[in-house]
Amino acid sequence: MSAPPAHRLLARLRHFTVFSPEERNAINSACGGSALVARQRRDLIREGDRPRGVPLILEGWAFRYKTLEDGRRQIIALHLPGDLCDIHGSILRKMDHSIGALTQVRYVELTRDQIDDLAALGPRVHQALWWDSLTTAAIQREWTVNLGQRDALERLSHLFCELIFRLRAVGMIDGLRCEIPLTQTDLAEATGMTPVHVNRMVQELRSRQLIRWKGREFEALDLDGLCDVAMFNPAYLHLDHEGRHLDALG
Amino acid sequence: MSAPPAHRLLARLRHFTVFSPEERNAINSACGGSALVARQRRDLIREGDRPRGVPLILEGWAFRYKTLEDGRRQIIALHLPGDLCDIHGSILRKMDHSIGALTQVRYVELTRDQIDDLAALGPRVHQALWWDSLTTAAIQREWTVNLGQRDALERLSHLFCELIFRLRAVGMIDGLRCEIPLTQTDLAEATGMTPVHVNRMVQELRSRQLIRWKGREFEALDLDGLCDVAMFNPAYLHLDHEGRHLDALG
DNA sequence: CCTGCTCGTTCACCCATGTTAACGCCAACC
DNA sequence: GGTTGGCGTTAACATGGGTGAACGAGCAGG
Repeated sequence: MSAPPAHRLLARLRHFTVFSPEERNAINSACGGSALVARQRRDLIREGDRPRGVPLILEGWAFRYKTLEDGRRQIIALHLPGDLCDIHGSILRKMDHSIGALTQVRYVELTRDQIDDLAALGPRVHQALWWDSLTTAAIQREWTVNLGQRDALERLSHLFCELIFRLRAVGMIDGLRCEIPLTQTDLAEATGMTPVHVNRMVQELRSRQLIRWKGREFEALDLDGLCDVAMFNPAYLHLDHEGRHLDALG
Repeated sequence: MSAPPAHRLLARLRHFTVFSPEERNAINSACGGSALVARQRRDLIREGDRPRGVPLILEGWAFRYKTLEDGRRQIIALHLPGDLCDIHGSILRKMDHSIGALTQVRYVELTRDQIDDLAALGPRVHQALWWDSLTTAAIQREWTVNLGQRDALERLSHLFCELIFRLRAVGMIDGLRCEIPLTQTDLAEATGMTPVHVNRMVQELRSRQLIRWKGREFEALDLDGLCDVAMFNPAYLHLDHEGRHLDALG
């Protein structure tokens, strides 16, 4: 509760660079505005809206999605605590997709000026913000690969692997256990399959002793095995720091 | 041949803002370095490389792709003349994917300093560069939707529609005719299907009198019809200027 | 003129995944 | 304590798209 507002964000950025205490303070105070709350399954921003500030997720999970005329819906991205949704998105005049709350979400909306002020703190912060949007783009590319080339079991495993690594980067995993507040229908919309087939694949991963999953409690029983099934290579997350993996940073 | 180097880039940016002659000149001279050439089907940059400058495509088509361990390959994005590949990508330490030349490609590599100098010209140029990377990200999201939700015929039609709009934005279309230097195998790798099935879908579009395509010569015989099949909505390209469509700009 | 290559085309077959529909569990609520 | 609704689960069946293989057109090179 009393964690500084940019706690998760800083945890993530730490994988790119090391900030001075002043920089950390500045980032924290920029993010210290009054938090907004989106109720579960409500939208933060809807397609067609004029973008306002940049949402920074403090607590809860959000997701971007796009709906086709005939109702089919694709989840385009998942956002965990510490994620900035679309820095500089306000340059575009209209949202071309929506952002919704998967769980209840606490967030702040950074203004364009706040972002600019942060960037003006110096090259380290400036680059860290760029790093943030570049890694977001890299994740989007990987989702493209996932949907285009992997089969159902691989796609699902890959998504689980990505979530594990991303949750670890913001300190939200306990060993190989974490909370995954997604329904199988959500997974279906994210991986381009039907809920029925997601269920089949979940069963398959369970029977191979790769995962345990009940309610929101998720555990990777064999992360290496899961990565193998998914052909998961975490390089695209760009979480290693100058070649050393973060673990080495203590 | 004697077109200014940033000709296509400026044509595209014009959809976002109107530059002063000074700004245009500055952009042109930044892009006026000696051009590099990549032979057809060679890579400009390979996965694992340290990013160098930002490639700006002057002539020819390039593509980003990623290969899985077992050889499956996904084309992640297509780049036409006037496209900047990955502004600020050099912040990341390693490329997580490759960029290859579909045709012979003439390009320049802008350095980080050149980009920074451009951005320092003023808010209009600065924002235009952001607009560029935001629309690139929007295209990537739409590809995610395409692969996740649309069936084979829709996917292929959607890609054709996108290419038509993007080629139009850089003045590379003559009515509804253009050059598409993609093989059916390329299309297969971009749309996540097999070459055989691409062929079936191409036949289908031909028999519905929606397209004509022979060699590199492509023509949309009925663009509205093609958009309908694809459920194509060009909003994500963000090519309209303050609400007016560019056509109104003359 | 033959050779070899790439690319488009077609066919027969089969499997991964979609579809539709039930059913059961559990928690929220009256 | 019954009712409702969301979610996971299962089953039977249908189909879109993958697979593997063959063939031909066009073109570059010797």
